[in-house]
Amino acid sequence: MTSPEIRSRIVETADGLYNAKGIQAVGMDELRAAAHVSLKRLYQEFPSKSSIVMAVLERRHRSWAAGLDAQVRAAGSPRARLLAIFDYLAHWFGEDSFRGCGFINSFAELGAMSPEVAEYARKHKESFQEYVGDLAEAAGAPPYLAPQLSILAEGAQTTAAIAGSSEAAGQARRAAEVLIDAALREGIRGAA
Amino acid sequence: MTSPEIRSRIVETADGLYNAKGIQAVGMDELRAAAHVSLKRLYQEFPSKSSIVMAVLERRHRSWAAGLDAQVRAAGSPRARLLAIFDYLAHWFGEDSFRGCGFINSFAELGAMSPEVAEYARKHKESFQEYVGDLAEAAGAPPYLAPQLSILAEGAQTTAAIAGSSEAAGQARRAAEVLIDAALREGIRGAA
DNA sequence: TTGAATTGAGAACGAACGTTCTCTATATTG
DNA sequence: CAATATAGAGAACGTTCGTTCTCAATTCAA
Repeated sequence: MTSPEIRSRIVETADGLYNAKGIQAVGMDELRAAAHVSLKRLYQEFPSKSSIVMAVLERRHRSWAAGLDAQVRAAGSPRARLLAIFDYLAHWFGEDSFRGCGFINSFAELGAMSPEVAEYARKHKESFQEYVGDLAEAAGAPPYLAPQLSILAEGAQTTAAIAGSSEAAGQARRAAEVLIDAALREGIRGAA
Repeated sequence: MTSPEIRSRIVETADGLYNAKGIQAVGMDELRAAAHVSLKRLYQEFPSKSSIVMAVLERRHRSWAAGLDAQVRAAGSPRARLLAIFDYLAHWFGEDSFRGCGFINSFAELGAMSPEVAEYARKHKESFQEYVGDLAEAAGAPPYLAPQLSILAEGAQTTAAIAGSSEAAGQARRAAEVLIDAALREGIRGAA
């Protein structure tokens, strides 16, 4: 078993445990057992728990962005691409393991004491907002639309997590339709 | 110093510390020192840390709901009342101590392992949604408007917390205007 | 095959936590 | 005033955590 394989098994296992129970609730020994590695090997691959946390955040970011992008690319029109964001959320909220956005959660848990966690959460959200911004621009919408849709998506995530239901995705999607159509009317008027 | 005074000083101090550093990052001894009580007195007033956490959540709920209601009542029209929600958020986000919604944060930190924390967060959000629902109904809007505005408000909270900026309140407010006006047009058409 | 390096299993360490206990000093009450 | 209850200060306890260490087993090189 090569080092990269071990590393990714550790990070994948940590991701699942941290998501299910919270980061602080999962000790190194529990992670060691679940990932089927020795403690020695664990510390050989990662110098500390916080470095595992950062690796988990990076994994989450890549996986989330890739999943979103796949759903968006499958949509036809620029307007449908914007709405595909909320279809992705609906799919995500329906998973049994869904327990809210991992970045919001890690920010809430560690952000106050760990500048690197806070910073990474900020960058993740910023990257999402830029992504939405690109989609909105491609749809010909004015710049104010992107933050509005981003806020809707954020709100759907926390609402679904706390309520334990996925209906927020559909509600946010219908709100997004209204906002998009209003913004496109404005955008077209402004461009004319 | 009577017991209720001591209790509320403990809860108030705990609220501040938990908000600033996270619940798990604040030990009982730190709380004892900050609240200027003896450890004996602390455990005389509260049987455990988790009972203090629940008392803090209750305090947060009351204070948040009262602050929101005051802002809403100051608004004139039903439409302005709905928008006052976002003015309240703007004011809140601007406070130095703002570090996100305490219920989202405690849910993220403890919700997975503590059913009572998860349940209390759920009830707090539910009560907010009902409050928005009452305002929306008074404005003559169809029932789908309330969840849309609630989701916007939730999203503004996490966005402002993670980005460390209060601009999400204004962005959410402008989105709310669009949603409210669209819903009122629909509502009037439906009622006619 | 023999010697050196690496591994796994888990004991051990030091710190921190929530909680309880001890002891002394101060109030309270008859 | 004397006897008793109560308070504060903080030591102590048992656990858990992140991290390191020990040591026997195994792998690999020559």
